[in-house]
Amino acid sequence: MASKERILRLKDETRNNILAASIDIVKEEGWQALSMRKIADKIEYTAPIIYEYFANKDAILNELTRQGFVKLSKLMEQAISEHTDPAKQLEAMWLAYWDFAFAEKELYQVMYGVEVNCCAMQNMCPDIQLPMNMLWDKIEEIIPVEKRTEKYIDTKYYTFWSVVHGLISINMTRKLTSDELNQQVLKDAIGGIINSMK
Amino acid sequence: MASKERILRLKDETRNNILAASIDIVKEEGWQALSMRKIADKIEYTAPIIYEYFANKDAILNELTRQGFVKLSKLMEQAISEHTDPAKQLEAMWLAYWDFAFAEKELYQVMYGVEVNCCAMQNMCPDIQLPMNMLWDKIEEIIPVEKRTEKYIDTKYYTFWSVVHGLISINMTRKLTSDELNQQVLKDAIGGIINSMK
DNA sequence: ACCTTTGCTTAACAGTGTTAGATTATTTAA
DNA sequence: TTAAATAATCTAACACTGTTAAGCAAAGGT
Repeated sequence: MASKERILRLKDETRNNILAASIDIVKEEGWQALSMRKIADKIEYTAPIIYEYFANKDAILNELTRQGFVKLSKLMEQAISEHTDPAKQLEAMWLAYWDFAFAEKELYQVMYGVEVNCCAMQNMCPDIQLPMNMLWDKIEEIIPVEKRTEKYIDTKYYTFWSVVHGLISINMTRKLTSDELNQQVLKDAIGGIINSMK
Repeated sequence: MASKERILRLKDETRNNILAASIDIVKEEGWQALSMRKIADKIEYTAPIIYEYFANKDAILNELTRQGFVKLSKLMEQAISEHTDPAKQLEAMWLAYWDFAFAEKELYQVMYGVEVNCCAMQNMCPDIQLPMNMLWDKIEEIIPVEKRTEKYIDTKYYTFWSVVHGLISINMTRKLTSDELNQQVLKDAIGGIINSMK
């Protein structure tokens, strides 16, 4: 009778081992290098037994994704508990979100579909910096001379870029926002930042 | 003599064919399905000849990325030319950026490392919506009752999320922003949006 | 006519996710 | 204790992947 439970506990343990081995590999070599056989090696089994615990490789990623969201929500609860003012709470929640993204970088990547492929971006041809330079210059042009420091321009530049790119990626990975809502967010944000510069 | 040029023109043509076949495949089946053999099939060659034109698969992606940035910068130049007021120009540039992202979705994905893997996100367990629901609720709490419509909450919610997630992905894909600049952008943006709600 | 270069293909290697079949070990029943 | 049944695990294979080496066949130059 009790041996049944022990066996179930063992099964649960190897299931966890599979997940732990997976993030280990990803932390060492990146998502691209994660393979069923490498996972099997790490848990000292052969590849096919993984399919007794997960339907396929995607199911492993899905479970890691799920655990990531659970972790994140716990960190947010903690952030709430450390303040009483709702505005402060909200700020702390977003900062917790930010910290989580870098503390659990690999989880964040799979949760929100952030690739890190383009490694040779820096030393590539200057074409790839063209659009961003154009934006930077135009922002510089708008900012009144008395405020026009490099740091200030950088701040505005990244604020613009973040909100636009963020909204785009959210739209591309999940498809739930309506067109009008997108336009609302976009115009509001852009207009808001432009006004804040004057 | 002239035949040399014809041959060079032909080589250039197949090079372009490789790139065109690649985006064709990606548009039909997604980045994940792009393979050297499929490209070869489409241009009616065998896989190894692709290596006469590109060092490897990554080189193809890099070239598509480069072309994407060139395309984007041209659209931005056009956006500039359609206005005279610098603020209007900047707004038009960001809107061009936005339009480009969806008109050339596949290019944008490879340019900025946006994955679309997580297909079964919607019908997955509710855990993945937990953190976002917490944020939504807290935002609702802060907004004064007279403004508190669902549309308004949604707008603020997505503005927050966009700017934070956008800044995170920018940091993860290119690593050039400093910590202080990140904190500056983050605190400014969050504070700004919170103030705009009151 | 021969030699060299070019264009292209076939074959192969090592790796990937995944499945079927065989093998071994463990539990259950008589 | 032995026999049957069940569970746990592995080997082998399939159809792919990116990439490279060897070979063939046609074209160009001398």
